[in-house]
Amino acid sequence: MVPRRPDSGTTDVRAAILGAATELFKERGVDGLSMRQIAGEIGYSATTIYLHFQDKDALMLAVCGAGFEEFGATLERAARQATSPVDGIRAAGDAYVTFALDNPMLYDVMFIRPKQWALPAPGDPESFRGLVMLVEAAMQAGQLRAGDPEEAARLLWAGLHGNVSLAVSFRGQFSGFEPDAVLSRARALTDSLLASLS
Amino acid sequence: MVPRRPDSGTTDVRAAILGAATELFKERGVDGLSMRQIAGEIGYSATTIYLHFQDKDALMLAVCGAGFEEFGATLERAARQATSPVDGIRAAGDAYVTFALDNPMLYDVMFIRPKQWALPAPGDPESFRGLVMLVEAAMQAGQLRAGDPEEAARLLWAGLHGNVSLAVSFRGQFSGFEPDAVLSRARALTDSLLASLS
DNA sequence: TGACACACTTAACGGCGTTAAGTAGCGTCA
DNA sequence: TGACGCTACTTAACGCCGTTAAGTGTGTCA
Repeated sequence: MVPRRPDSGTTDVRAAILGAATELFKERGVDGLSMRQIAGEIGYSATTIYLHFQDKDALMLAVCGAGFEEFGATLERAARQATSPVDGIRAAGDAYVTFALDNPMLYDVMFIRPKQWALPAPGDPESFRGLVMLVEAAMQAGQLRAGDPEEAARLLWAGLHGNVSLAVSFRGQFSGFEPDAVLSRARALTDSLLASLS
Repeated sequence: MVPRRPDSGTTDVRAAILGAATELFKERGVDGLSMRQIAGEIGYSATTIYLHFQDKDALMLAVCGAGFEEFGATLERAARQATSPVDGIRAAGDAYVTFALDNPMLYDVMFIRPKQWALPAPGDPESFRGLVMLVEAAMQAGQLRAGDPEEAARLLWAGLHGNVSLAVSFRGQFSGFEPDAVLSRARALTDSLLASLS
């Protein structure tokens, strides 16, 4: 009852590994999946993976890399489509929450239990720079009171992250953290902070 | 060079295990410590632990139990010593942040990657009830606008948790999350939320 | 003296990530 | 044709992990 290998010809084993690993990652997260499981899923032995990836970290980075970039791009797009810096902050906040709730395992490795291998990704410091720049723009446009844009960005980020991370970490175990509730709470938090920063 | 056992007489092996486990837990966290390490630390074999604790989860609960209770008691004390419900919210918030930063591994198992075994502890839903009651009191005293006290409590909690959990998860890797900065940011967040709730 | 219980040990199981060594099949070239 | 070597894969193994089963030595009590 061993699963068959994807039909051959120009079979790309690397792609098969990535596919199986991605599926398992989305279901179980980085600590809930093993090299032997991934390999078994596509009918290879675990050591075959090491012919294509240096180690589990490298494989996980390959699995998450596209997601990291998509995350950054989603935030950027949301901010760019807005009609003012403060609107951009709100739009990016919405996108942040939505993306995190849609990709909980990805959010987990980026921000909840950040992994070494996930740090070179655009998820972490780079997206934060984007938020800082939005805040700076809002200050220059007079929409927010002049002040330390980094600190203001940290306030906004902390608000979003707290809300989202509780939702992700306690999925289904804690009432009041259903996706809709989380999104509207994030908006309330952001509004409150923007009000006190303006 | 095997470590000596604690001197005998009425040696309490259980206490020795708990001591070693607690020390390792504080340093390395729950996933960074092994049954063999704990046992080695006090000169016993790993299986001896199973004569005193059912499994690793039970041992970890025993290690953290006192901390869970201390956490709840600290919040309660802070709130009780305040002179008004809103002051109580602020004081409990300060206590929450300080306790979390002082006990990062404990905070980790309670709220960042909540473990099954940590749920029966007072850390999680019970402390939240306390916050809800504070908010209710503040609403009845007219310090906060009437509304859903649970949702207001979730807002406040999310703000605190976001700030604290980023500090704990990214310890030293991210600037702006030094203890002092985290505490003052938590106050700013709480103030902002209280303002928008009043 | 012998039976039993207690406190502890070693050996082992199946899992993990990872490395070393082996093997089957193929293309090439004498 | 047959020996070589390369490629792609395998099995075996290492040292970890949590956990269980079985063995061992010592003290007590009849």
